[in-house]
Amino acid sequence: MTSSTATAAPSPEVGDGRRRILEAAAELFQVRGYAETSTRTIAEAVDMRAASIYHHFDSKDALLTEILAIGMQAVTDAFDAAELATEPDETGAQRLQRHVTAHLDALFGHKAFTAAHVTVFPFVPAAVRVASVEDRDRYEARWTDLLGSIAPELDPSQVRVVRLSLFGVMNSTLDWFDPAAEGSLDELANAFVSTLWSGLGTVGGGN
Amino acid sequence: MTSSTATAAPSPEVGDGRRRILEAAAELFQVRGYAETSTRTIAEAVDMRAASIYHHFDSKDALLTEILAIGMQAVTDAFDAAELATEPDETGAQRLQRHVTAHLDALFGHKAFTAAHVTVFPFVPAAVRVASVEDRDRYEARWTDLLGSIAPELDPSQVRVVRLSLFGVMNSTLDWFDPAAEGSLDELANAFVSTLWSGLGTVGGGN
DNA sequence: GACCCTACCGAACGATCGTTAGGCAGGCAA
DNA sequence: TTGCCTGCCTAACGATCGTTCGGTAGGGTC
Repeated sequence: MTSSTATAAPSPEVGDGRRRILEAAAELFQVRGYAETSTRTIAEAVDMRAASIYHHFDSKDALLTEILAIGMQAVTDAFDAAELATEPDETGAQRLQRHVTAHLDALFGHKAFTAAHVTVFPFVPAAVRVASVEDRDRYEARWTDLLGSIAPELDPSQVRVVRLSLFGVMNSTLDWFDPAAEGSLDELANAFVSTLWSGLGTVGGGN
Repeated sequence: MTSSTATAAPSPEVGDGRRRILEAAAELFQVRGYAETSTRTIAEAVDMRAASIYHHFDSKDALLTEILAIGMQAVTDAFDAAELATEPDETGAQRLQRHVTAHLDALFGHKAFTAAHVTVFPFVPAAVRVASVEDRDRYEARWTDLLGSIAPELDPSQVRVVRLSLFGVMNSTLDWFDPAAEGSLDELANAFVSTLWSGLGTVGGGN
């Protein structure tokens, strides 16, 4: 209809189809699961046919692999940005809270892509898993270093328990926290870190 | 070969096939996922053919429904047993730790059945989900009452956050804790509760 | 021996899956 | 005008899925 070249194009832009497939597939994988989502269902969500997906991706597995990579990129970038914002005189709790906030922001800011790592990752084909495990190991190592740095009194096995427990809490929020309805992620991060640091006994009475 | 009637039967006992299918299916669902596990794979694990499963269960969905019910029964029974062990002069932290231990004991004691609720539940067919949601709601209500009872200074929305966070930590242990290699679940429960109550700052220094 | 019940099997059904082959429309370059 | 490239299509392939049908072997009961 409108065909002026100066205004933003209302029709599909170049490379738009590929991005739309990625987002629709990530959303469907998160809600229904990987094996439960067919290529025809993905295509239907973007008003295409299943065969068209194969113009943009080699296979359904390759599509999932890219979705997982995008999710890891989001949390990794968020971690690095939080690290750069470190100030010399801040406390360990402050630094930890900035990273928890960054992780939660990345989780919910790219929810479909990050949630794929939490929900469907255990069941993805082995070939897809090995393609993502390197990214995941790198991210875990960042947290291991961080926690060891701000809590040097913990031995490595304790750091591991704290890290995995913290991941358990943070990642579980994808299932039950709604940033639009329940408040800011920063407040949630503050609740997590202050509880982890000082305990419910003091937090519950103080707030 | 051996056909004596007095000794324990080396051949399959009555009702044995059904139980073996349940356990094999639960294990496969946990490791591979529900949609990724075919009835033929389940049958192979118990040295049968796929058709034989339908002698014991109406459908693959019915098999999953029963597995989920067994898992919920395990954690519910554990909760009730822990509740009965309440002593009049114990602290809130002691009572909480007994329930955390009970939950972890049930999780790992019937791992394949309880893990199904954590890993495959989000993706199970809607009909199966509604069959389990009542059991799950009842168990959640038990924990809501418990936490509200031992931390009366928290308002309902805070209780909800604490409950869901605690579930996030406890259920995540299925992915990374190995009771056989890493120590007792009681110690893990103690670490969780003491951290939740008093914070890492005191725990880390004291231990 | 006749009968039945439990536990299992072989074979097949229709549906759905991921994927491929080949074609067509439109935009852009020469 | 010709030719190519991008983006999407229809149609179909073989594989695998959950499930059903019609059996059969064996043990217990009368």
